[in-house]
Amino acid sequence: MPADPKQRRAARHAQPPTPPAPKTGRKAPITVTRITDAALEVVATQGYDALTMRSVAAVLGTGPASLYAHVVNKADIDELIIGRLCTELALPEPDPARWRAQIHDVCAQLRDQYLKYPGISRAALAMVVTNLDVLRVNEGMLAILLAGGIKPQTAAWAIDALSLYVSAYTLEISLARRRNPQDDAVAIAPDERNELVSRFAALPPDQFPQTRRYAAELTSGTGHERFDFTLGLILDNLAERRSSR
Amino acid sequence: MPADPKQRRAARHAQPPTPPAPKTGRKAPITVTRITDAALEVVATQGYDALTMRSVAAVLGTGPASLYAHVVNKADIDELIIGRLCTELALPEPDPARWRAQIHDVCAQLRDQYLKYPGISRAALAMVVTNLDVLRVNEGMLAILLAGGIKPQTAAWAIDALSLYVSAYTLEISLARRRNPQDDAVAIAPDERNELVSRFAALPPDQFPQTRRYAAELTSGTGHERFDFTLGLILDNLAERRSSR
DNA sequence: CTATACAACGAACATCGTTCGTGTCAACGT
DNA sequence: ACGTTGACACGAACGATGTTCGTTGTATAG
Repeated sequence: MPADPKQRRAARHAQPPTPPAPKTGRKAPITVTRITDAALEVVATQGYDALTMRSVAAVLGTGPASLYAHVVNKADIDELIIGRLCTELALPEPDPARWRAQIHDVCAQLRDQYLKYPGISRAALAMVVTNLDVLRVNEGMLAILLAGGIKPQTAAWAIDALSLYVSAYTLEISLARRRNPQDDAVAIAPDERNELVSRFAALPPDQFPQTRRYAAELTSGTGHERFDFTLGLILDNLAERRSSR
Repeated sequence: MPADPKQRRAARHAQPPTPPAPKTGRKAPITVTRITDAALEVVATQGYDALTMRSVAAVLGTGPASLYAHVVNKADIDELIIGRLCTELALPEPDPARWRAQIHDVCAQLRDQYLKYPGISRAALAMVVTNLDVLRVNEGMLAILLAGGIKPQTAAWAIDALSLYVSAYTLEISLARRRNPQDDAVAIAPDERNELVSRFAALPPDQFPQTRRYAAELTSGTGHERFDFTLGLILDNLAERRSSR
């Protein structure tokens, strides 16, 4: 057990991290696991902006300095919570006949996890892709696409595109929800949509003819229609290129 | 001329902002334009993380408090610089025969603007879409897609997907560059790629067979190959759906 | 010439991430 | 059985951030 937390992080990046002996020390010692739990609790209840060293420490009933014995950075905490999120994902056994549905399902799981923790995708976008748990998800998606007969290069780039889109999409939704916290709906809140439409309608007609005309389309997208649409765009085309080239 | 900067922002959101009388006040008064220039200079030279109220004020040779007479927030400055970036984009006259190339070109312009100001896409991802200059770009892209015969609903959602992807892609590249600042290459730095490949190779073979086998593909993508690939995925499929449905 | 309005500023506040030095308690060696 | 050791936890503090308050200077209106 290295005392240096940097070595701990390096160890976490390496092989299976030896599910670290949950021996119940007499009175609640601070562990990396408890820090991760506390951080996720903060994000789930107050959003990612409220995730500070102090708020995490407060959940654990201590001060911020106590965390630095187990964690290098705040960035380290970000990595921990994203890793935990990825752990929760269920990766299916690749089925060549159902690769499209399987990939969509994994992306939807990731999307819902991100949405459960508002704003957390900002951490995902800023993270290094070397985390083991994240790599596990990438491996799972790669396996699905390869089983579907997609060329390795295409599959690799498609996974990158999908990951980026899921993060950006959920970030956008989380921001919109923060503006109208009362709606837990998935898409744009009705009143916010009305405000948007009226603002579009108030634009100068000579400069914004199309935006005015199609304000309804621009603000539409109930449920995850927009999400499904974009995933469909990408996946359909992967299928196209499966045999050709 | 309202004294309240909030009213100024509201005014900026409204009609053509009356190219605001560049009368050269005798000795360099602080204006919104100069603040925007200073902010962009800071981001271009030191990156988005260095964009603070104090750094902007320092470029203007004053203290942070002086900015709040012209600007509501730091978020307001973010909005200003993103708006300025969008102003620089050249929107072509829609040509039904070349809609695909035209959209690709606009996205590439946006990408290069974002890359000129490292990390600035974080501001773009966190921004409201009500800014006039941003709406102008949206209008331009919408016009191109509609001229290409694409269904309005499809066009609207595709623009959303494209914008999100460009922001996320450039953010990822900016972060990678900050890790290896000496390379101004567009893709993954050679040494970083080697490090990535070797790290992939060191993964446990039973859990990461595909990642190990296709490490080369996963880390490939010189130039903007990855970018062009994803845009192609989306655009090709738009063409598909142009006539059908 | 005086009064008024407003841009500009210095100082300060609250909060953030992070570090330093000290305490404190359990396990170990002799 | 006792003293030592060492890792862990913590309080206090530092620098930096966004933002606000009250004052100062100056240019224009009366």
